Amino acid sequence: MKISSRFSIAIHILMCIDVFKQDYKVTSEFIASSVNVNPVIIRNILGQLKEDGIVEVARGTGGAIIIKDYSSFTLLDIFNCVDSLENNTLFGFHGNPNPECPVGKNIHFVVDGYLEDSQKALEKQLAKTTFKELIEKMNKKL
Amino acid sequence: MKISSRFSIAIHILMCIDVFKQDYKVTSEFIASSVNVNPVIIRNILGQLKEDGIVEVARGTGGAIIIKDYSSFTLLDIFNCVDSLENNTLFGFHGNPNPECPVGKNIHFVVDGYLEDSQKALEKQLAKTTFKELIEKMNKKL
DNA sequence: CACTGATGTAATAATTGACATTACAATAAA
DNA sequence: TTTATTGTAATGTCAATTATTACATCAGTG
Repeated sequence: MKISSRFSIAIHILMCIDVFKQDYKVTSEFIASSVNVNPVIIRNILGQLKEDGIVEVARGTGGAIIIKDYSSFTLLDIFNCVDSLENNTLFGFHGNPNPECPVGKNIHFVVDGYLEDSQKALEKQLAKTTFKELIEKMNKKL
Repeated sequence: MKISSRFSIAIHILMCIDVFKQDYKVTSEFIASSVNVNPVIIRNILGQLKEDGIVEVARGTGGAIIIKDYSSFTLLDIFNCVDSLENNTLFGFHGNPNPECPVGKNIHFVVDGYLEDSQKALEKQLAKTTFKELIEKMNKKL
């Protein structure tokens, strides 16, 4: 089991937009050839990034730009933006524990809090890295 | 996307074994009726818990017991035991970023470390809760 | 104003993984 | 030998992910 690659693709998209913004019109086709997936995938994810006010996409004329300040959003924002989780819940849980059984009746009460804490630890760490940091690391490498 | 319910089922199984150990022979069928899934699912997960030395399962005669000290294993051990993740990697990554593109070529270098750190934060939190704690919380509730 | 190159989105298919279920050989005690 | 149970293979079903085709919509340009 894995978190969908929509997340890594979203990161890749944003980096492409920034890196090539001077020299190219960064279209879904252009990005798709760097990510190596179908342009429609890129358009869908760009659509979500747009809904969250991270990018602006030029309909008709084409091309995308980042409109949010680079230090004001993090990996967590990107992660949440592309709906990486259903119901914002990381851990799946078997559907119908038997309520006639003392364990089945109370398993959620006992376990849920620990799972939530663990998910929060993940989110907290994701929130530590701003997009600015990512871009700086990329630029240093280039 | 969610982490498989195998994890929550494994926790449920272990709690059943402990709670009913005095009064019943805790078979896969017995556990299955509390978890509300097919007994074969229980047997498979019990098999993994056995491989990791957490339980012992009596073949032929039937029934499972916990053989590992309750304070010596944590939610993380259970999580890893049931192969909740493929390749021990939480985050999926799109398969073939274009190596001709500067972004595609370096995206892994830039991003991987942050994703690993986030996964580690999750694991660290899971490792904080021992099975002993879980059982105590359950017993208090009963 | 028609043309061109994009985006937005729906529809469909292919692939994969999760979970359920049936079946049965192997086992261990009574 | 009988009985209850485990271990495991085989099969089926369902949902989610990703890929792909198609096309209406849009916004500049000649």
